[in-house]
Amino acid sequence: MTETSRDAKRAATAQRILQAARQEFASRGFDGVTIRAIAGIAGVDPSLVMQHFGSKAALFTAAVQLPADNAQVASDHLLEVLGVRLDELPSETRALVRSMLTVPEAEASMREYLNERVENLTTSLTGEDARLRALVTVSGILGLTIAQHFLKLQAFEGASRDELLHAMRGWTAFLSASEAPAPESPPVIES
Amino acid sequence: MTETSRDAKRAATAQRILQAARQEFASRGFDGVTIRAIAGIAGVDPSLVMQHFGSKAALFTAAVQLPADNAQVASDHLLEVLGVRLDELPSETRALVRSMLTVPEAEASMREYLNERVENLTTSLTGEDARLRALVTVSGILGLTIAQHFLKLQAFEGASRDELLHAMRGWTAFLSASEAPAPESPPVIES
DNA sequence: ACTTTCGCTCAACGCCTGTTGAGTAAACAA
DNA sequence: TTGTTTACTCAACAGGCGTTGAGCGAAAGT
Repeated sequence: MTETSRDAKRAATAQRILQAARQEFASRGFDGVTIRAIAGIAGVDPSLVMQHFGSKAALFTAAVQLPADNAQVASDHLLEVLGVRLDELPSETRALVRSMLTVPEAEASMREYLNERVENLTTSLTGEDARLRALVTVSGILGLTIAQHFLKLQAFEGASRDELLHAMRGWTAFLSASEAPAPESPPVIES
Repeated sequence: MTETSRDAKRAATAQRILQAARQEFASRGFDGVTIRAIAGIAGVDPSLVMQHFGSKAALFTAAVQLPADNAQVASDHLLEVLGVRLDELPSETRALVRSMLTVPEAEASMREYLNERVENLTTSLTGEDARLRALVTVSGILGLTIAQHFLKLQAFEGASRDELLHAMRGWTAFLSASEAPAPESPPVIES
């Protein structure tokens, strides 16, 4: 850091900006973030951010780009293979998910990603309605991710990692059967 | 509409503004919407919006207030009792969900709502991990709602209402069993 | 050493935003 | 018909935003 070439220093500054951008986009969303705030965190003038990334939208695109080894979460456990993350999400992912309901580009990116996951999972399943069961599964994982990492629902507190995995394991059981036994009279639900 | 008292006309205008606000908030989110745009749709001056609702934030709060009979979706079907909506969502709901990841007030409102649903469902379930299974279920419904109505995942296209309900029925089967049979070797999933 | 390159800061522009206060014309009360 | 209330419009302000272009000082090239 003390003895670097000019190019290296510039690249390091770009990384500092990118990291600040990810942090801000992840916790406040695209519209809630100002270039001035990002520059402030990176310890840099706002105009430098433009010189590096061209525009706020381009910076967002760069900040949201997932590392290629994202799908390489090595694990023999079904849920983790499906992409369930019980630990903290990487900031790129948090930034993308945070803005997926309000920024068209993020929405498109998320749709593309999830469509691909549905198709991938479909080819691994058997049965007539494999695609729909894959859809339900992928959607469910999305819901769990949002409920845990963004809405922080109360029921997640105090639940150990193992307890969560155990509860979810039952949930994915129906994946193996093309026709899960639906109870004639559904479980007791009132009003 | 032709012969109304002054108060009635004012109330009607307020409703027109509120409806325009819901429509805009539902499709663009809080930050993406301007008071001028809402006023334009309602055919009214922007300042009148302020006179009626006080501020943009207050207008959003009013626009997002769910009708009290929201939970009264009468149906003997488990999934619909759980809140699954296969038809179009009411614009109040769309507006609230749309902003729940970017607007702290919407996030809090959504968290409160879902926390309540989890607790309600928990009391209707049996078994040790009832609360966690309720959590997984409610989260799953949230994910389905987002995937269908906001991200519009491809797999939803061409799927009939009955097919969807059938696929989801298997998904909720584990609700009745406190311990769902987890396959010793999980279903074939590659990489 | 002298010149060029360039990473970075400074100051500012133009635009759009939420919000405000004064003014107008029509509905009401007398 | 008079005077008052009021639903609504008009014009504007203050602030924050993304973005730009000129300039500075240090490193790189020769």
